[in-house]
Amino acid sequence: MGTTKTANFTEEQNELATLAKAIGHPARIAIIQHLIKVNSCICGDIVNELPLAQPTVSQHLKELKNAGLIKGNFEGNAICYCLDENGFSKIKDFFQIVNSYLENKKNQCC
Amino acid sequence: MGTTKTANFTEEQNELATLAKAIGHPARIAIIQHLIKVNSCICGDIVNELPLAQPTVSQHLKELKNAGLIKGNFEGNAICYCLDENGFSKIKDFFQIVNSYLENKKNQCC
DNA sequence: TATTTATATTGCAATATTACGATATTGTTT
DNA sequence: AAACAATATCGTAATATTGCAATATAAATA
Repeated sequence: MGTTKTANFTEEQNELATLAKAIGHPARIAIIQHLIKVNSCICGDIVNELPLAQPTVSQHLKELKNAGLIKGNFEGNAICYCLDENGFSKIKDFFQIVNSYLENKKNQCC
Repeated sequence: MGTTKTANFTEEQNELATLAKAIGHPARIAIIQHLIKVNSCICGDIVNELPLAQPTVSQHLKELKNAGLIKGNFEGNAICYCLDENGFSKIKDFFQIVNSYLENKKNQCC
């Protein structure tokens, strides 16, 4: 079908999946890495940095914004985008649980 | 197009994106959570646990396995699946960089 | 060896994602 | 106000993903 059966999963599962999915594209990884690297944020900058056309970059920025992974506000006639701790803090907890499980797990069957 | 332009991104960016994408589905989040919860792993168990048909679960397991997030080997006539630290350790570093950036960032423009 | 049990694969329909050209919008500058 | 610059939206083509019924495979057991 192509349609994820979100209704049959918990809200937490859907939320985590949405966040991970939003991160799951090389262009969006590159955007996140670039925002960290330059420690500031003007969109035109990002368009020049990525090997994609401006509308495509704009679309990726929108997806990151919808997921709560970046936020942006007008700064003159450019837009200032930067990382949004909201989204990242939600997924952070999930990975902490996974990692502490993997560190402590001794009785592995595999 | 629907085709990600992987050739134009770094190997690291593509690898991180692949991992995040594999995690980015509620069924696959549920599988990971379940493996942690029961601290062991038989696939039939997972099929019963998820609101999806057996072939669909099998497909999701395959995707997690391809990404290096779970591993499985035969255990009698069932298969023993469990978390694979390989995949998780790769994405762990990425989130650590993001989180330490977000914690230290003071001069925010947003 | 026939049957059962557990899991994988195939094939396909429905929907989602990616990418970009063309165009619209919004704010700035002259 | 007109022109410009930066970004968003629309429309659309190509491809990917999701889900499942049907079927195949592989190991265990009767």
